Amino acid sequence: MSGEREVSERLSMEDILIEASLENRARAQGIKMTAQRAVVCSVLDGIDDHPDALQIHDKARQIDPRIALATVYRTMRLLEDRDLIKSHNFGDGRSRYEDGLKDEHGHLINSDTGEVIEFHDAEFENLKKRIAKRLGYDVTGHRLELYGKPLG
Amino acid sequence: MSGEREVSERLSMEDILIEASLENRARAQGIKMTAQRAVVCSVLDGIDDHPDALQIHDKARQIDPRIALATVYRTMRLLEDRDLIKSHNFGDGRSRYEDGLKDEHGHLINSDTGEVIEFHDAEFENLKKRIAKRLGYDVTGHRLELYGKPLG
DNA sequence: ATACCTGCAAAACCTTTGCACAGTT
DNA sequence: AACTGTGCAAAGGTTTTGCAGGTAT
Repeated sequence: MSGEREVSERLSMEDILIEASLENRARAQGIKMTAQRAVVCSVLDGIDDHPDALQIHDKARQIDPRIALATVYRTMRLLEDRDLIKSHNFGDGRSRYEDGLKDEHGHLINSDTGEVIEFHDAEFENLKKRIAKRLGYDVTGHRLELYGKPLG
Repeated sequence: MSGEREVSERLSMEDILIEASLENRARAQGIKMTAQRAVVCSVLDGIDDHPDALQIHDKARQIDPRIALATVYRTMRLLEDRDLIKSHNFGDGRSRYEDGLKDEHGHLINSDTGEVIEFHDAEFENLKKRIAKRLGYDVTGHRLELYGKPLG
């Protein structure tokens, strides 16, 4: 999704992890990196999208045809438990996954086509904290989807 | 959920429909009201919650034991197509339903307990329109979930 | 050797559908 | 009679799991 960036000695460990591949971030979290998991991670790194398990499996099999769908699901659960990816439900039956280190953002779904557009909004980031506080809570995350149709 | 309110002749047709039971609103939409559908509607009217299909089916069978789960699903789809109810996905596999005439609102989910708290926020209603417009869209709906933990 | 991971197939789970029958107009 | 709605059971789609074999430490 983003080009490689030279790692200078000025970067903190945290910076390095944020810039690192999903595979390396998973390693940094202590996840044992098997060949299959590395393939799944590389597939996720190569997609700037919201793929479902089947799409991930298909791409993974292009790299290593022996990977089982069950392994994809098991890996997704592992990564999600460590907050390395997030899973979404956009209304159809299946789960769709995306990188968990992206800034928190919203999704605008085109009701006509199903196309998903990501957006970020600072005002909303602020607002959600105020809403939660009003209700006596501390926000740990959000899920914001707008459904709409293209203007005239 | 709310007590009965006397219907004065000053209320418009729209007011009456908003105050009416789900069953009557469905009738007003031209849906043929069978015994089973009436039972399902009454169950939905009696719950101020976000039940899934199985919970609705259970309550419905307490009133009429012959109602099939398939009928519940078929009725939910019918009501959803007419925008009389809305369906949500809170992360587990199943769909959960709620009255569609409630003001659009958000859900705050307690990450510890799974408890769902509804909230309404005028500022957000405003903000979502501006966000969509910025992206070239007209909002037709939204889904807003905040996840959080109770304050200290 | 021990512990964990994987593939495969079967199971589990939620939801939809085919079909024959019942209910209504 | 035509039409629609229903119950039941079967099928569908997605995700999980049991188990036997594989891999790594």
